[in-house]
This record gives sequence, C-alpha cells and structure tokens, in this order.
Amino acid sequence: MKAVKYSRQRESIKEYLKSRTDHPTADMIYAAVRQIYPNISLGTVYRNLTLLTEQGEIQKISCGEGSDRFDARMDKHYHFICRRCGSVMDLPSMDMNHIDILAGNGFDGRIEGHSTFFYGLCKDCKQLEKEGKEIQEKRK
Amino acid sequence: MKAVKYSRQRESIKEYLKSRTDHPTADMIYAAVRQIYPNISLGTVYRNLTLLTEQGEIQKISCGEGSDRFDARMDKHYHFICRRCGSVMDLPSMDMNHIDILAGNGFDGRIEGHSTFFYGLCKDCKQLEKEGKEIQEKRK
DNA sequence: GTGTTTGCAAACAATTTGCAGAATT
DNA sequence: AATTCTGCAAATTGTTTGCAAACAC
Repeated sequence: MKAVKYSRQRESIKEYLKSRTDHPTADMIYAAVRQIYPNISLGTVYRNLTLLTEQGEIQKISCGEGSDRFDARMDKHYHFICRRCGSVMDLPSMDMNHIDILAGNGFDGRIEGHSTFFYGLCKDCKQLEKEGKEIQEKRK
Repeated sequence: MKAVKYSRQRESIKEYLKSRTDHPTADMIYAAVRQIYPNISLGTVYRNLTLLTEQGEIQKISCGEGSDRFDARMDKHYHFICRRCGSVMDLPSMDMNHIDILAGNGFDGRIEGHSTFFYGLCKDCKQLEKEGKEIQEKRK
C-alpha cells in the first residue's frame, strides 16, 4: 500500500551517513545536508532517518544519553561510547550470541536478543586524561 | 560544599521504589507518591530521582524507548524488556564481565564497562501470542 | 493524475530550571 | 540564621505531526 518514491534529500542523507563513521545525530546530519540543500528542514531529516531505519538501510543507536545517533553500517557490530568526550565508535566485530543463552537461564520468558554498548575512555581521552588536559566534548 | 538535607518527599519516593520490582517511570512514581503527598510536584520527583541516582541509592534505566525507569535494586543484575507489553523485569543474576575483555580485543581505548538489556517475550506474552490474544500494554 | 515527499510551523513528550516561600539543620 | 528543598510554571531538548505546495511516477 505504501510505495516509496525517490527523493534527492533522502539520497543525500543516506550518502552522507555512508561517508561517516562517527554515528552522527539527526542534528549533525541536518547541518551537513543543508550545505547541499539549504532549504531542507529538520523534520524531513527525521522523517527520512525513520524511513531508512524501517527499511533496514541504516540503524538507529539509542545510547540513553542525549540524542539518538545513526549508523549506515548494517553488519552486526557493537558500539563504544567515551565517557569523557562522548564520541561513539565501532568496535571490532565479535560474537556475543551466547549471552542470550546465559540470560535465559532461570528466566521464564523468551529471550530474542540484546542491546549492548560499552563505555570507557577512547584512545585520545586515555592519553589526555593522563596529561590532565581539558575535556574536549565531541558529542552534541 | 553540598549538604543533603532530609525531606519526607524524597523518603517517600525511595520507600515506594523499594517496594516495587517493576521499574516504574518518574510519572508512575509521581502518581504513587501523590497518594501520600497530594501537593508534590513532578519536578520534585525528578529532582529527587536524580539526586538519589547520583548518591548511588537507586539506579536509572535508560532503555531507549520511552521514559527512563528507576530501580532500587543496587546489586549487579540485568534487565529484560518485553517487546509486546513493554514491561521491564529483572533477570537472574549472572556474570558477564568477560565481554569487556572481548570488546577490548583490537580496540585501542580503555573499556571500563558495558550497559546491556535483553528483549523478547515475557512469560505472559509468550502465552498470549500463542493464543493470538490482543496486546496488553503494561508500559506507559 | 495519483500518491508521496517536502518545508514550515506548531505540537508533543520527557525532563530541567528559576524563583519565592517552606522545611531542615 | 543559614542552607536546602519544595511547588509551581515556564523553559528546554529531542522528536513528531498537520498541512498546502512541490515532486516522482
């Protein structure tokens, strides 16, 4: 019932997201795409991010704090969030399917999956903290 | 510099939370405590939940979808969220410290911990889905 | 032409905050 | 008396939505 039609705005959003590995927020994507389509609205960005997520072309990362982030990488991987600068980065791929079994032990429902993110200090912040440097917020 | 003074409202919030295992939202707590202190405001509830969380007396559960939830259980345990009714429940305690090591392999930052929740169908919804019954939203 | 998408602004939900007065120490 | 906490309302943040015009098929 719902046909999806082409739109240059959506294409631009997708392209931008594919070019990044820093998992931008809707706002960051808005700012970037506005360089090309100055009249695009934040509502359009949100609508397209939702649509693309529903179609399995991108994924939404809800990390609790702050705005949601988006990722064009669709292979299974986990995310790391730096507690100091707030940046979100990909971790090398690893298999953690076994934790669903673990969690199912002694639980009477059906475990279908999990959502996990890791936190700590990214490489840069590890170094900066050692030097007692100031915090550089990379997160919005 | 910041002394914490007693308040009956905060005590009531803490008491209520200790009596529950369903991880209520700020709104649910507000509704409950209002039975005892009809003039309490939602702002006060939020302020106290934040304070209690900072003091390590309770914990906040951000599960991505919808409002944050709160938990008075402070021993390490994981949460399960039913994708059908939205209820949040505790899982039997288990040790998953090893996944931090796993995640650290090939990553140049420092992993300090993780945040995980499991999802699927709770016992009741597993049964109801089998019978083709209607969804009973338990979540706000 | 019909149906989908857009820009804009207004609406919304969850949470936070400023302030004057009340409660705690 | 000094400081912290409260109720209230207004402000903020992140996101969604209604609508008429523009665009895709």
